[in-house]
Amino acid sequence: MIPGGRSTGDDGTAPGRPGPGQDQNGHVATTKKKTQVSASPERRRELLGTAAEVFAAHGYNATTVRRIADEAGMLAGSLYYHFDSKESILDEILSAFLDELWAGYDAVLAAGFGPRETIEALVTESFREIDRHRAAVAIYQKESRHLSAQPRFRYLADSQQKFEKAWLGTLERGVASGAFRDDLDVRLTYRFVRDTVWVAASWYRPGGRHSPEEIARQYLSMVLDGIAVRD
Amino acid sequence: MIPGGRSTGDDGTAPGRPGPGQDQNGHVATTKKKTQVSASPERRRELLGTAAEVFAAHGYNATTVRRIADEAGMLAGSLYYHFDSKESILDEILSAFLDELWAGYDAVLAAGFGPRETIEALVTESFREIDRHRAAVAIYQKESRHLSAQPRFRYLADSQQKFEKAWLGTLERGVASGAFRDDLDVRLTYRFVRDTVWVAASWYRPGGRHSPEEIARQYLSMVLDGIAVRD
DNA sequence: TAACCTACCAAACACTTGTTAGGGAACCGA
DNA sequence: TCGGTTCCCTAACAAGTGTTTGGTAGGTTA
Repeated sequence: MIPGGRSTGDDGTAPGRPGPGQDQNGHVATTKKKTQVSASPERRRELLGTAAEVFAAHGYNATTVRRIADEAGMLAGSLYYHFDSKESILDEILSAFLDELWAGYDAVLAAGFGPRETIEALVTESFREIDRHRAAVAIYQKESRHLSAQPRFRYLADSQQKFEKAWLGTLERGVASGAFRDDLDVRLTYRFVRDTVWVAASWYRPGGRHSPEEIARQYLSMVLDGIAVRD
Repeated sequence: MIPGGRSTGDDGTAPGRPGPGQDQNGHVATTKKKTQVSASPERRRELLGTAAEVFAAHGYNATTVRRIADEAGMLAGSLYYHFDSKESILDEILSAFLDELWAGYDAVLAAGFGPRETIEALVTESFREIDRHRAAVAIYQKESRHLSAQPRFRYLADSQQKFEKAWLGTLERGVASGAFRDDLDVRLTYRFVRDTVWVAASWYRPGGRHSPEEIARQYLSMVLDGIAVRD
C-alpha cells in the first residue's frame, strides 16, 4: 500500500520539491540515479495521463516508449527529460492511484460504520475511484500480479494485503453481527465482492449512462439481495 | 529437463492427423504458410500447455519465445518445428479453449431449461471450464480485448457476442417469467454475473479446497439470493 | 547583452526480440 | 545397410526495444 497514507502530498501548496531520495511513494530511493524533477508538475501529470491511457489500452509490455511519446506529440528520448525510465512512469501511475484510493478507504474505515454500511461505503468509494482513475485501475488489474513480485512494486502486494484485511474483516464482522449470511465461505465471499467491483473498470466509461453512485447502488443491491425474486 | 527429454515419446494411439487446411475452429486457413503439422499431437499439446502457463503467469507480450522453450526444455528455434509463430501458439491455446467452452454451453442452451436453471447450468459449466483451462481463461481475460481487434483473432469478438446473446437472453427471459428481479438494469446484471464468474480464473487453483461444482454452488447462492440475511 | 533554464529534438547505443536456415543424432521400415 | 522421418540444436539475422548523449530554440533573469 502506501506508507503512512501520504495521501494529499503537495498539490498546489508549497512548491517545495521533495528532498532527494524521497519518492512520492515513501519507499526510499536507493537508486543512485538522480530523479529528474520537472519544474512544471502539470506537464508531468499530462504525460502520466496519456501514458496511463496507452498502458491501459494495450498493456504495459506491449506499449513502447515511442508510442507514448507519439501520443504526447514528442519523441521517445524527450520522455526521459520528465521520467527516468518507462518503469517509473508505471510506478507513478499506480502509486498515485493507490494513494488516493487509500485516502478514501481510510476515511470510510475510520468512520465507525456498521458492517453493512461499511461495505456500502467501500463499494461506493471504489466506483468513484474507478471513475477517476479508470486507466490506472485497468493497468493495476492486468499487471499487478506479476509486478508485485518485483521489489520496486512491493507496495502493490502490501496494498492488496491491507485491502483484504479491510474487506474480509468487515465481512466477518457482518457475519458475527447477523447482518450477513453465515452459510458461505467468507474468503469466497470476499473475492466475490472484490472482483465484482473492480472488474467493472474493464468496461466502465466515464460519462456513460450511469454515474458511479448509481452503479454502486445497483451492484450493492445485487450483491446484498441477489438477482432472484424473493417469494 | 533438457534435450533428450523426449521423455514419454509417443504413447499415442492413432496418429491420425487432421486434414490440411482444417482448423479446430472451423475458420478456414486462408494462410499461405504451410502449417507445420507435428506427427505427434501429444508433444504439441504438451508444449501448448507449458506455453499457456507462461503466458498466463507473465502475460503474452512479456513472455519471450526463449522463455517458453526454456520451460519446455528446448531452445527457442526448436519451437518453430511445432508452430509457425508465437502468435499461432496463442491462437491455438485460445481457440482450443473456446471450442470446448462452446461445446458445453451449446449443450446447456439446447437442453430447454428454464431461465434460472439455465443460469445455474451455465455458471456450473463455466467453473468446470475454468478448472480445465485455467491458464487459457486467464490469458483470454488479459488479452482478448486488444486481440479481438486483430483480424486473426476476430473469432474472439464473435465468441463474446454469442456469449452476450446467450446470457443476456436468458436473463431477459428470467425477468419476463418473473424469476429474476425487474428493477435492475439487465445489461449491468449481465456484466455482473459474467465478470464474477470468469474473474475467478485469476485466483482459482485446481486441486484446491473447493471443487468447481462447490464454487459454482456458492457463487450461485450469492448471485441469486445475495449475501445479506433476509428478514 | 550575457548567462541560464526549460523542454524538446536528432542520432545513436547496446540489447532483446521473433524468426529462419542448415545440420545432425536417433529411430524407423524395407 | 540405406533412405526417410522426426525432433531438436547451432548460429545467425533484421527489426524493434529502452535508454543515453549532445545539442538547441525560446524564454526568463540580470
